[in-house]
Amino acid sequence: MEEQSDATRNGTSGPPGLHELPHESFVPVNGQPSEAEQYDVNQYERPSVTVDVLMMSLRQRDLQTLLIKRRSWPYEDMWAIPGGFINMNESLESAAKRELQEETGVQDVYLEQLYTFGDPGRDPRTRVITVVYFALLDSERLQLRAASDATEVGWFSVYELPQLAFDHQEIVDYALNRLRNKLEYTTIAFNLLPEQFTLRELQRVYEIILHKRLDKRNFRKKIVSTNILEDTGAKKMEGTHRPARLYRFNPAAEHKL
Amino acid sequence: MEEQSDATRNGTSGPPGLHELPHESFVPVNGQPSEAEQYDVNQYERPSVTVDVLMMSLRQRDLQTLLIKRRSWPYEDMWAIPGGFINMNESLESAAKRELQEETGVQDVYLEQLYTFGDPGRDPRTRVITVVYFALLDSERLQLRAASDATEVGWFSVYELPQLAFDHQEIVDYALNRLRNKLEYTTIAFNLLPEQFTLRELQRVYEIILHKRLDKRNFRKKIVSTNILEDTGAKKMEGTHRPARLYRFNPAAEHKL
DNA sequence: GCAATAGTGTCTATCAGACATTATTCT
DNA sequence: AGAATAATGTCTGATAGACACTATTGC
Repeated sequence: MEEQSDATRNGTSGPPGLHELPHESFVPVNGQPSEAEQYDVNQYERPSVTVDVLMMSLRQRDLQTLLIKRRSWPYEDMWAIPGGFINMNESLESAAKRELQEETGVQDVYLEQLYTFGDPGRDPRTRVITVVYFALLDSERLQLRAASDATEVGWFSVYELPQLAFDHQEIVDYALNRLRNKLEYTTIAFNLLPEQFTLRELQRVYEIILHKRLDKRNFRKKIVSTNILEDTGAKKMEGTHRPARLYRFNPAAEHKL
Repeated sequence: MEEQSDATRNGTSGPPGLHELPHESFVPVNGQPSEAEQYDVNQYERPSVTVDVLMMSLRQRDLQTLLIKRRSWPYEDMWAIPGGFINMNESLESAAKRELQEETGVQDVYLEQLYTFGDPGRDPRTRVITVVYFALLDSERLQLRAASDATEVGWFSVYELPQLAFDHQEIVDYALNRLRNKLEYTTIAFNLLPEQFTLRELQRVYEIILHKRLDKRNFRKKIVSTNILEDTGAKKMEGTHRPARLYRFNPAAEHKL
């Protein structure tokens, strides 16, 4: 931290503060033309910016995340969270959606910005700052596209991950934490279920993510009391036992958990 | 979003995914030397990355934030959140600390990453992605450095801000939201108070941030029950009335609110 | 009738919120 | 005595968690 302060005081090694830059310091890209342009912002070294997308879904009664296998240095043959460079004309969220689309073919899923990781040294090739997004996919729609790409991809239990490249384990930990917290006070869980589901299935979502057993009666009481569920009238029969009611999430009833 | 997908399919306009790049694609900066380096990552256009720091403090019984006045296009003469380019060898957090130090001379304050803003048009000069940090300063230490810099800086009530440059109003809104939420379930509020404080002062912090009156008895009951306060034995006498006990925050008692 | 899961209610402890009076200091 | 703020407790309604039995289906 002290080195950086020095670098800043030294006018030649670091750029001045952006918001203090005089008018002439920039070549406007899509703004009005400026009077003088003696100063090119490109003379400064810039980090690379990537957008990674941590996708999570419930598969085989497990919370799983999609990883891709690296085929080159660094971290050759290790698994990593999918991501890519940001294009100059797309928003961060668009880049995340693009990545999501490329890897899974799925659109319109739950997506939120998770955190930005940018330690120098996290990528040995060059300075890479990664804005990480976090997506939740419902298991049903996901079945469609199994293995499609040339690159090796796979779904892994977040509880039994292989060794991950870069600081990606830290990212998964961060995401899992966020997911668990949001589970308690938002309706985020519904993004992991198909449109219709039983209360038992919803409970299972909570149990898998929180990684603990929940009491059936208390759980149902709590969910039902919020009025966020709509009885579809339909029932789901599987196995040799009493069929379960199918519900649908009603986002209109914005009664928080 | 659709344009970006096109751009991606068009091999010449966008870079390949970072994590899929073959080994030879990079000039290692501080890694092992690679066998072949026909590919220079610098050929791709890169966004600028800045780190902005939204500083908040309690001043004059008000929640205020530090802004600097812009002196050039764009948004000339408007107020903005302080920030600057990131140096290639410093972490995001180090950059935020550097900015904090430059603007206020203060160190060791509460600092957390808030969010990353990166819409393509948010700065008309060039593509700028800003990682925003959020700092809380205690009012007492802050008195020391009043007006020091050449650039015009000022503290403004978050509730009566002037028109802000760029998307900075959105950033303030986001920060205020985060602060309010964290107030309820963390001990973040103590960062806005000096080492010793009265319960009334603590209550005032909550009232100012939540922007509503709180019941004195309920507030004290709740705080005291968490055991996060330590009675210093000292009292604070001001005005012609009964003096108030001075407390100190005890971080050891990690009893969440 | 057996296996298997769906569906349901009560009691208790804890917490949040409404609410008014006494205590201490200075002038 | 009066002004000003500190300090304190009770009641009530809501919520969370522990806990066990009946209902429906297929075989």
